[in-house]
Amino acid sequence: MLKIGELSDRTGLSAHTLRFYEKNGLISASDRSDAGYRYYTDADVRRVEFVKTARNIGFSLGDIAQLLSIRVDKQSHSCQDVTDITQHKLDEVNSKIAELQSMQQTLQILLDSCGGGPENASHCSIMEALEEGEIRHAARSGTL
Amino acid sequence: MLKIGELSDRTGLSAHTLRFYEKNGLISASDRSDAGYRYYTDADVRRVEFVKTARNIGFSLGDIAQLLSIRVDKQSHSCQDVTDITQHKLDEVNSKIAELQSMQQTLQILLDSCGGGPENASHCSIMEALEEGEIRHAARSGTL
DNA sequence: ATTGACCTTTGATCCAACTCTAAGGTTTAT
DNA sequence: ATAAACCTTAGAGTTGGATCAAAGGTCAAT
Repeated sequence: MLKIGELSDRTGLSAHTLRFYEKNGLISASDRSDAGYRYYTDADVRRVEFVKTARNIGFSLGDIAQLLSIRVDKQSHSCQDVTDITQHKLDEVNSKIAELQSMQQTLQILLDSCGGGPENASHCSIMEALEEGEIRHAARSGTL
Repeated sequence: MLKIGELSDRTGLSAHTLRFYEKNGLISASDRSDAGYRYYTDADVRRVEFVKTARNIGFSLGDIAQLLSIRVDKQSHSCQDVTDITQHKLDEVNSKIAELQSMQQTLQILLDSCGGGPENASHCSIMEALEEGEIRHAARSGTL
């Protein structure tokens, strides 16, 4: 049985983060000492590693909660339940990429239009473009 | 002279947002009525449009503050000051894209590995991949 | 028995860019 | 004169994923 610090060492997630995940229902300790210390089993470690893997792929904590609920009862869920979550995330990623590529193009066009030399910015074509507002606008929805 | 609601109509930014931008030093009203109502000139409108254009491209409010300080005194700034900001933003966008493309690949591989049929998830290859953790991990730094 | 490393909890803070609320004052049209 | 529509402010709330602080309890080794 591992204490939280040991689990932290094993998984590379801070004790803070482990408690945070517990508060959000992603993980829990199999046991507690009389003093309230969390004790974790190997199964708990595997669950944390699962969370970590999913997080690294880019799943949100909400997605991961869903995946975990499938994990604990695979019999009651179909492959499609899993692919639905995955596909939804892929759609999100793809639309974010599209948005960023639109920004990328705009920025590249601006850069190409201006040499970026040491002359003063009075006639800087980037400033002029911003001033005129005639710029193919990016999608504007998420955060960079 | 426009009141804030009229400026809001002209620009499509809410009065809330305009006050928020003012609080953050991006814009200001050229005048105030005795009662404190904000009054905006055409120059103010142009400044707001500048902010809006820059925002649509994807610049952060901090970036925009810098661009505005160049805008009000173009003589004292070089084209390079402008391209530096733009290039920096492009670098951010590019690294974000790379990160998302890594997620995209991983998700696509997972989807390709699993038909997503109605059979139960006991042997779902996506779940197995998450379980084993042997997944080329995405860059993990920003938010999706 | 004391030191130092560990653990507990609740709740606050951070980031960005808004978005909204509460409680009230002003302007304009009828 | 009164109602509708506007305006003001300070401050709180939103999202997601942590991250930290305060104030204290526990454990292992010396």
